[in-house]
Order: sequence, then structure tokens, then C-alpha cells
Amino acid sequence: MAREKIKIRKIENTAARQVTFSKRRRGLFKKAQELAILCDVDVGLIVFSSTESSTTSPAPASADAILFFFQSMKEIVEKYNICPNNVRKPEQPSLELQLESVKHDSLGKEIAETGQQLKQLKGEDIQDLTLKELVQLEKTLEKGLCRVLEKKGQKIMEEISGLQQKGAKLMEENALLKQQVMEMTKGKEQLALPKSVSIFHDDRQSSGSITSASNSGDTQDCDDSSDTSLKLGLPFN
Amino acid sequence: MAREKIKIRKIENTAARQVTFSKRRRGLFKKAQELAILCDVDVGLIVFSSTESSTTSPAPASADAILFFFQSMKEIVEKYNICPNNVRKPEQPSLELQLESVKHDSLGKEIAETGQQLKQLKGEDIQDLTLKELVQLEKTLEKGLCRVLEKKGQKIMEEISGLQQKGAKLMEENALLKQQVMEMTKGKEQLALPKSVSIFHDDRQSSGSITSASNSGDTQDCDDSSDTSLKLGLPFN
DNA sequence: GACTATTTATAAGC
DNA sequence: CGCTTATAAATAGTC
Repeated sequence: MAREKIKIRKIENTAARQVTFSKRRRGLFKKAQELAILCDVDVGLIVFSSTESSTTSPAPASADAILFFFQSMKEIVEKYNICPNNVRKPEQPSLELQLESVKHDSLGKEIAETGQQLKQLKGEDIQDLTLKELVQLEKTLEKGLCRVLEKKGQKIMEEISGLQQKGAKLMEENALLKQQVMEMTKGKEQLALPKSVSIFHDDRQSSGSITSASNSGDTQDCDDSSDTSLKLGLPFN
Repeated sequence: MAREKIKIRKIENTAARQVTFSKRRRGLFKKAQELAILCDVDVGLIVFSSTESSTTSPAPASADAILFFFQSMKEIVEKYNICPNNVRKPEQPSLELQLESVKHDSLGKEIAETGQQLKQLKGEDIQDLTLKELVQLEKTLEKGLCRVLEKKGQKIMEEISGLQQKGAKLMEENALLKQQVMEMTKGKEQLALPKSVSIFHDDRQSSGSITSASNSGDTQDCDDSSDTSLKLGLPFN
């Protein structure tokens, strides 16, 4: 749709196909999301791509994501399709059954459970835990708290140290300036000078600002060789 | 993308939303098909539309279609040798997930953030947090710990209470049995009985098990749906 | 990836 | 819904 019109048929040139794939996939996902938001509907989109990536390809996260996709889809279907039983033919495997095979993937659970874990660490949703589990949770929390406290102490010490240094420097500067003033006033004897004023000319951001640790590092390995992409159901908004 | 630029947010006007839905859905499917053909990949797209079609919900004929969609998806997934088996063999044509696309949409982001949060609550990956963030983390942890401890105490009390009850009951039984024995021995004068032996016959699982609460309640609001369109995997060509 | 010239998609209006 | 049109987006080719 640009420079030149193209016919909708398989792009034979591999490189070109790959490029077009990236571009169009991005566009497709964008459109899908827009539709979902604009019209307040659920949209599921999944794009598989077999990159003949020759050798190694442990395909790590794909299983998780696909599982997640299916689970999301199932939720959506259930949400909309309350009585699919009426229509489903007895001989057809139920949605539940079909998902079973996918569901059994061990790693997939992790994603689903992460949220739960997070909640529990925050002390939510712990109603049904056993005593043993609670104790474990407590341990984890204590450990985490311990580390955080340690790190906090470290940060505080750093800050204090920084402030002390800064203070010392300013004191020094102060003394120097005072001396200069003294010498100057010695010359022009009768020029009254209010005591200690405007000697600390700190025009920059005041002490408070500790370099706010760069947290920019958004280190996400962008594996753009991209094989399979998918987007899950709602709610985009 | 026309006459006037619009913001990507839910279109409140129902009629307009419906119109846009139709138009954009058509466009989306077209693009999906183009991508599939041009790049020779598998694409699955499903769009749910909740038309609040008032009354009857005669179990959408879409149920079959949805089922078909899942079936197709499953086949595709299997074709790429992903999920069915937990373990992936390196030599199999792999399907690598494109994390980027997932991360780009809100759900993906949420997952990523959740994982990070979880880690941080465990005290990992906190190197680059600011003091403020650390304090916040500490608060969260303390709060969580507090709740967990509270719940733990509760559980312990329950357990103790249960044990006490059990003990009391057994004591009672014990006493009763003793009396019976006494009465019996009163008859057969000379039958010695070792004190307190084997009266607590506790054969069941011991104290540890607290009923692990059922969490079934799967309340689903039954909103009838219709107008669901979907497109299944390949091959578009 | 970034940059255009074009092609497409589409928001409003009928 | 379908048609029309002005305009916003997507994108094929290129660097």
C-alpha cells in the first residue's frame, strides 16, 4: 500500500517477506486493539510464524504465552457463551476437554499463579491457605522485608554520606568566602554587611535530590526474530 | 482515519459504535488474511461482540463456530509442536513467541510488571530502586506480613481449639470407658488393668489437616451474546 | 529502523 | 447496511 501496489500472494523473497511480516503484524495488532477499545469488544488474535531458524531454538516462552492465549480465549468464550451446551454435539469434545491438553503444560501455570502469589504476598486471598502455607508465606515475606530493609539502610547511609560530604564542602566554601569578605571589608572599612547573608548561594537543586537512581534500564531482550505472536482477549481498555 | 481524527477510546454513541465495529472488523479480517497470505503464516482471529440483543438468548449458533475455532487453533498449535508435550525437542520446528507483541499490549505489560513486583517483594531485583520506592516496598511487605501473621495466629488458635475439643472429647470418652472398666472389673474382681493405656485410639489423620476450603464459586453473569464473528487459523490461501 | 510516495482504511454524511 | 468523499493510517520500496 505504498510506493507500489502489490498483489496479495505469498511474497517469495524471504527477506522481504520477513520485513513485511513484521510491519503488517504490528499493524494488525494495533488495529485489533483499536477495534477492541473503540467498540468495547473482546478480540483474540494469534499469529504463528515458522521461522525456519535452523538450529537451536529452545522456544522458551511460547508455550506459556500460547497457553495464556487459550485460557484467555476460554474465559471469553465462557463469558459470552453461557449455554453452549445446547448447541454442542455430544460427540464433540468440550471446550474444557480440548483445553485440557494445553492446560497440562506445567510452565503455563506459573503465569496464572504469579498473580495469586503476588496477592498473597500482599496479604490478600490468604483465607484458604493452610497453616503450613502461611508459615512459608511468612518466611518469604520476612526474607523479602529483610532484604529491603538492608537495601534501605544502605541507601540511607549513602544519602547521609552524600549530604555530609556536601555539607563539608559548603562549610569549607563558606569559610573561604567569609575570609574573602573579611579581607574586602578590611579595605572599605565602613561598609556595613549584614551578618551571614547570601553566602550560601545555592542556586542548584537543593540538597534533597539524590540522583534518583536510574531506573530507566528497560532491559527486555527484544527477541525480534519473532516467531509467533499473539494477542489475547480482552479487555484492551 | 478519515474526515476527522478520532481518539482511541470507547465510542459512547451506540449506533456509531456499531457502525465503526462493522467497518473495522471487516478491515481487521481483511488485514489478517492478507498477512496470512503474504507472509505464509497462520493467523487466528476471533472477535466477540456483545450485542445486548435484549431478551432471548437462544444459545448462539456461534458456539459451534467457536468450538471450531478452538479446534483449528489446537491443530495449529500441535502442528508447531508446542504444547501437547511439556518438553520441547530442540530439533522440532519451533515456534518462538514474540514477546514484544505481548509486552506491547496492556495485558502483556501487566504480566511483566507483576513478575517484577513479585520479585521485588521477595527482595530480588531491588538494586535500582530509589529510597522512596524501597520505603513503599517495605510498607507493602510489612502490611502483608502483618496480615499473614494475623491469619496464622487465627489458624493456630483454630487448631488449638480443635485439639482441645478433641482432647476434651477423648477425656470424656476415657472417663466413660474407665468407669465401664471399673464396673466390669467390679464383677470380675481380680483383673488388673494398667493405668491409662490405649484409650486414645487415634487412628485418623492427625491434627495437621485443616479443611482446605472449597473455592468453587464460579459466578458468571449470563449475558447473552450474539453477533460473534471469527476466523480460524489457516490456511487462508 | 527511518523516510516518503502511495495505497488503504475509514469517519462522516446520505 | 451500502455508497461517497475527504482525510488519517498503513505500508512498499528504498536507504
